Amino acid sequence: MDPKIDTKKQILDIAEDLLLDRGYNGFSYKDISSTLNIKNASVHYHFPKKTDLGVAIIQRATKRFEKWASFIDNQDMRYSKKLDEFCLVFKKFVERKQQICLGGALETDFKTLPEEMQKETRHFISNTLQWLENFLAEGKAKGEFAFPGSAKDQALLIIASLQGVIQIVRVTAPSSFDATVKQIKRYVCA
Amino acid sequence: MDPKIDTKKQILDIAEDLLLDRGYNGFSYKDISSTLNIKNASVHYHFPKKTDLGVAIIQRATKRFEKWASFIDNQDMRYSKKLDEFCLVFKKFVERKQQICLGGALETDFKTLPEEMQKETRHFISNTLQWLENFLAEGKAKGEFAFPGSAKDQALLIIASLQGVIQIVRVTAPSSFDATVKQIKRYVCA
DNA sequence: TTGACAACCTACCTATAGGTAGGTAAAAAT
DNA sequence: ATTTTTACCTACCTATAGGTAGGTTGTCAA
Repeated sequence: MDPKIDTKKQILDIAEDLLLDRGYNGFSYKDISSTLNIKNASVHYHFPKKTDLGVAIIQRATKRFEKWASFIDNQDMRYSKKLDEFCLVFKKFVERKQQICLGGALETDFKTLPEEMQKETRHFISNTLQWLENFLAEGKAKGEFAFPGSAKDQALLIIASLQGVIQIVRVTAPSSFDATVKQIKRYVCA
Repeated sequence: MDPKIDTKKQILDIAEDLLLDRGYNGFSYKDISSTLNIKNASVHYHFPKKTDLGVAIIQRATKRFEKWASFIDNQDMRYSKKLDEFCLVFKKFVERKQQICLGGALETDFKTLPEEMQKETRHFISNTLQWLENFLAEGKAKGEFAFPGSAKDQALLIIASLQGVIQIVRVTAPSSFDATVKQIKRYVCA
């Protein structure tokens, strides 16, 4: 068809979209192929097994977050503003048809996931948690944050609440998200 | 077989267990029937459609929570201790083979759920949120709690973080749960 | 003692999921 | 110019999910 369409990337995009929308067990190769107007076998050509597709989604997201993190790390910006940026990553899921975050989707389906996907999931989560922990510790050291307890515990609380509220939004209202961010910031910012 | 075994209740128990373990799209009638050593059609006898089963699980959980709440409301106990009890409800999921909470499981699969289940889910969640909001407001009025912002926002933050951390525990460690509860209590208790 | 009903059963059925084998047409490499 | 490779395709396949029709058996009430 069209000369330079990267089908593989499009498959990944659609699959990721479906994953965040319906969970790993809530979509099929057919959902992908019909959206792209190609055949089921073509999807299998790019990603032989669903596991391959799942692993690719997580690995891409891991890289994307690393890029995002190193960009933010190098910005000259108040820590409070950077925290806003972090929350914005989650808010974008809400805005984009009330999706949930990748971590939450994968953890919920965790016990049904193939081992390779479980491994990538652990990596993705610990990566994110570690970044936030370091970030919070730095902010506290510089006097811009003033939370009690360890940076590790605080990172956990923040990610857990963002991940949780993004899911709750589906049954309440999108405004719940902002309410939770507001509440988090009250506790964290000096 | 045995004279007074309530098969219907056993089906509900197993289905709820599977739901919290693998999500609504992660289990089938076969998982239930094989566990109980009965035939697939027998499960359909008690719950004609999977939707009926799903609705029954949520309705039972809603009643269970209402019973729990009215019991706690009538206890002569410090608010801080009552909050512990609330967190304990969630902790039990972690202890019982790292399951997630019903709300989280349903919200994650929300877009794939039949409308009747979506309705029951909304009811279940708003019920829980409302109770916690009232409870927090009372505790604050009595001077036992001292959080900033509205009781509503605080209720949301607490439920979101418990729901979130219960999921995160699957890829980190059960101790994450206690760390988050500790952090929450630091913020809420006077 | 009979008939109604409850709680199972056997024996199907259709749709979908995930996946494979092998063919084709165009583009890129040799 | 011809071979290889890439990116698709058609045409299957097996297993499972969810569900239905209708039969059997045991219990209980009239």
